[in-house]
Amino acid sequence: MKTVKESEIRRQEILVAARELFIKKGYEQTSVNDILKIVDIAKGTFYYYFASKSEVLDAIVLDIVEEGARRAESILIDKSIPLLNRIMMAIMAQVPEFEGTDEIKVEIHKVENTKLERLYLREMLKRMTQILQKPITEGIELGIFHIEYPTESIESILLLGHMMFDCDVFHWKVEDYPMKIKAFLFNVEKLLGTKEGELDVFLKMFGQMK
Amino acid sequence: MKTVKESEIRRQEILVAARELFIKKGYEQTSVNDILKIVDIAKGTFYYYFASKSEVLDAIVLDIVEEGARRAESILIDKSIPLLNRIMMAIMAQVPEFEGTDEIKVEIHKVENTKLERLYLREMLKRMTQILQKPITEGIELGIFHIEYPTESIESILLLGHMMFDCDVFHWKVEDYPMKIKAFLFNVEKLLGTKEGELDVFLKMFGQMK
DNA sequence: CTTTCTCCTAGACCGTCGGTCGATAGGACT
DNA sequence: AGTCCTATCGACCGACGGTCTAGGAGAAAG
Repeated sequence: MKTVKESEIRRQEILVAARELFIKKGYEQTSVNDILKIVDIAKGTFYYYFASKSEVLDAIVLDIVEEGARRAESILIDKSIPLLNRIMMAIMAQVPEFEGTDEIKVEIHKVENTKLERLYLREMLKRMTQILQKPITEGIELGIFHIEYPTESIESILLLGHMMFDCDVFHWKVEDYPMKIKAFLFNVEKLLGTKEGELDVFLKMFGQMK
Repeated sequence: MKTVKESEIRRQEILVAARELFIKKGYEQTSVNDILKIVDIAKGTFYYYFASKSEVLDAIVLDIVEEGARRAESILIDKSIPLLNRIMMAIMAQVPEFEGTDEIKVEIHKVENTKLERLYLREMLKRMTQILQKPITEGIELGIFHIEYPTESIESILLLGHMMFDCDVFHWKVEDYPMKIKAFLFNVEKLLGTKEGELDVFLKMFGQMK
């Protein structure tokens, strides 16, 4: 039987289903047929909306990055919070640990989902480096940060945060996390050139997440 | 027709061919048939030696990591070189830019080779963190480094080095490299807590590579 | 109400993939 | 010459990503 839906709705249905599957099972492990089963459409319909499986992945990655970017921007706008706090919160708002439904939290970085993660990382770095440019420059002017290469420092911090807390690239044990978070904040202080201990406030914020 | 070879030789033939293909074309883009064609064996023979395609990948990754580890260890042993230099050279010896044939140099990080890279990164970090543990501790005792979390600093430096110079995750333009290298060394200084400008010596060493 | 036209849907079909398996050739040893 | 084991072969399998064409739904025109 044939059911007709408005174009944009169908597209979104496919994206939603694919996103859940890609995150839960991994991109390579998800077949187009898996997606078809959930959305309840035929293969022709899928390929009417997307030229390939990887085009769906690209669209999803851009969505995820854009959601993070919007979160970051709305945090950075709020002048009632100290600049340093705003910047750190914007960075932390990129870590999927904090967002999304509970099930996805656990699964997103466990699986061999390297393709999704790499694409995400690339786009996220590009977008967030651009967003953080202005506030960091502001922080330098205010004398909060003491760095010579602001862009590269941002890149490094974003990269470290992602690789350590999203990717599980180090295979850390749960009991090691508190120390790893301390070490991370210590290193971020060095990379930003803040006063020592300036980021200690964020220890408990991180503590809550895991 | 059937040609019989000694077991270990056949295994190595497969590994060599697969390694070149995986690096040149990417893991996913290389089919088992591609490997068979080069080694000139039948599929059954391939699966007689390896249980799966990904088992070949694992073996190759371990090989590459072990080669890097051996390079690092032989550098670290040489007491005639100052400790800081030895450590930096050991880290740099992990960057594939420096090793391998010229063609591979260019291709290794270009392609969508996320699976190989992720596995490599994981194993390299594990192995190199362990190798660098002792020299870094020594450096702290000598007062060259001033850090509270040595293990995590090493992890961060190795990670940054790999992601920036191996993975091309930032899509840097060639003309940006000199500045990126400066910024990287600046940040490594911060992460190690050395005296400022202590790593300037390495600018030209890096400069040669790209 | 009927015709027409376009947008969307369906699913059979294709080539390729990673992986399996039974048959058998090669060489060493009796 | 016969036995045995190991290494080799390639036909075969199901599943995959992707193609193609036939045709149904629904709005617009008569």
